[in-house]
Amino acid sequence: MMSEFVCMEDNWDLQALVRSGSRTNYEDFASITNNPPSLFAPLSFYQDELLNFQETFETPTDFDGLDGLYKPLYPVLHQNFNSPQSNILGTSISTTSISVPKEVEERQKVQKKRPVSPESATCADTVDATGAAKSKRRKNQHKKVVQHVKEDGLSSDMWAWRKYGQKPIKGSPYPRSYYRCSSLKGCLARKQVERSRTDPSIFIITYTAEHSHAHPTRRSSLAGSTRIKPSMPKEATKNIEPNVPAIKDELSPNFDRVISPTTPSATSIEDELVQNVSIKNEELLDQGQILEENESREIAMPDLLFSDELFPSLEDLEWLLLDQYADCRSSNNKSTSSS
DNA sequence: CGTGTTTGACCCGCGC
DNA sequence: GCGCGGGTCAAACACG
Repeated sequence: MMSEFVCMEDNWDLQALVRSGSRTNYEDFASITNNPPSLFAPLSFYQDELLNFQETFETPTDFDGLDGLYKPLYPVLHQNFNSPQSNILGTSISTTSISVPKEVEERQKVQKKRPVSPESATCADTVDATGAAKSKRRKNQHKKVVQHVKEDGLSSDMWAWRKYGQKPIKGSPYPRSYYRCSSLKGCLARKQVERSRTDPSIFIITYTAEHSHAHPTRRSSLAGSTRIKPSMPKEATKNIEPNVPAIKDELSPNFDRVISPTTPSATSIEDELVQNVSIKNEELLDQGQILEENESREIAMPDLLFSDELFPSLEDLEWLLLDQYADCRSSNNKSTSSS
């Protein structure tokens, strides 16, 4: 019993999987056994991968890979992502859609010992007029989407998830972590992450229910903490090598931990977006293509990003990436033609 | 102060 | 009915 938990602690830290924004070296598989990368790869990761395109694809018209690049950005919203064998830059993601149409009789019993508060009522809970929740959360009827993701393909989605539980799974040395969408209060979306017991390099991500909102709207998150990196339990903290230079986490391909208390405050993917838009703006400013009235954009973007109305469309993101992809290709052509 | 993780306890479905 | 296993809750704590 005890050894099992110790084993889990030593093996991996699921929280690191779902945290957004930690900069990790996604090619460093050796360290992943102990340090799985973030499920939310920062945009820089995609940019890095874009840079690899010039080596990966023969022609500029090969956008299949680009398509694969975009897919992880909106896995739930876009059904295309559910197509089997989506390939993300060498990372095979097999997606299985499992419908669970099981009819469950509505339980009328009010929870006795721990009544469910209205705000904590889960996807399968119902709240009556008095505000008392009637739990029927077992045997979830919602559609399940199961993804088998290799460690380098854990950059699955850009939803904000909040961990609400972790359980050891019988027969598996690895625990299963439970996440709920934190983008919007009351969102029904759930997510389970566990490492495959047969192939530890594979992570099984199970999405349950659907988001009740169009896209991450994280105003509430922004309003408060900017904390991105996970908190570290005291026990785990003990094992962290002290005074590890922050840059080690950023650059070294063989750093000991992907996420550690010494990791600099990582930026969220949204922050990455903001940064990149800002960088883009600076470039355009250099070219005299942006008027002064747009200078406030950098400050305004965070709000815009998470606005229901003004969240940058996927097309915008697409253009951003396409832009950079085009830049990569053009620079590559120049270098190849000159050499 | 708001948001996040951790973790023990609780709840519930299911098989025996 | 009972026990097991999985899913969830919520208090405590961490963090910025």
